[in-house]
Amino acid sequence: MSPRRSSPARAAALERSAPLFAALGDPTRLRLVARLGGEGPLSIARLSAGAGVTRQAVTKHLRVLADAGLAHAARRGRESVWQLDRKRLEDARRHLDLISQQWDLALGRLRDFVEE
Amino acid sequence: MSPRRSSPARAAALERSAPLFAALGDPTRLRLVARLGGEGPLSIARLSAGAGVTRQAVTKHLRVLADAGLAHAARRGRESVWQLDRKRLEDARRHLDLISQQWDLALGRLRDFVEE
DNA sequence: GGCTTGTGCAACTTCTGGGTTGCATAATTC
DNA sequence: GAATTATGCAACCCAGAAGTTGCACAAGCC
Repeated sequence: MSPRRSSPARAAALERSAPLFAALGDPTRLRLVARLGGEGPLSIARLSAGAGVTRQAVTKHLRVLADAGLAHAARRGRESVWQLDRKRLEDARRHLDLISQQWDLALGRLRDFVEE
Repeated sequence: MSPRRSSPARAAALERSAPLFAALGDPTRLRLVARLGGEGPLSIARLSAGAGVTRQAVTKHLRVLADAGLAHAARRGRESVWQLDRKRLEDARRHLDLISQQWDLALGRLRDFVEE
């Protein structure tokens, strides 16, 4: 095995995280994430109260977040309580880190090349 | 002023970062970002070679990245060379950090409440 | 000057995402 | 058991995103 993973492998891993960023890329959804992050687990009804959209819209958004692995629900009586999955959030963060790091390296190589 | 910024201010700041995540939320675009991150500044022609789509499609995507503040171009002769803007990448990362942190706090409060 | 290469602009198609309304149904509460 | 509350499901609308093709044009190369 190579100490530096080959680009294709990394590229594939990165591309797979696109849905994750897409899930975070909607204002309404980001607001839901922020509320879940700030207030803890909440039911759909309570989440809908604050949002400026219909309950069904909220439900759809939650579904998207769930598909991206960012949140999940637990049925409690007649209500379904949603909460965040921190792990995926950190995954996303790590991806951004990776790009930033590579970017530094690339600029370094570029500078070396120019100065040569 | 309050030591802990009020939620509305934070919420607004977070919501403003939605376009940023949206820009990263497309596989083709994420691939462009990865390539720019890994190989350094590249012209549209070179970027189009690797991508599985038309040059015009690539141009559009680059435009989106630029609008999100994630990249910018510099004209060099007849070609326009694109490169990443690391600052915005870190902004995005910081937002994710913030949510994660709040989430920890929220879970802590919840635990305290239950154990009480 | 003539050919090739690298971009920009514009019109057009297609498909998906965000949102809604309407109706059905399971849990609670009184 | 009747009224209320919390959700799920399905059909539908509409705007915008992703991609394409076609044409014009500037910059380099011979």
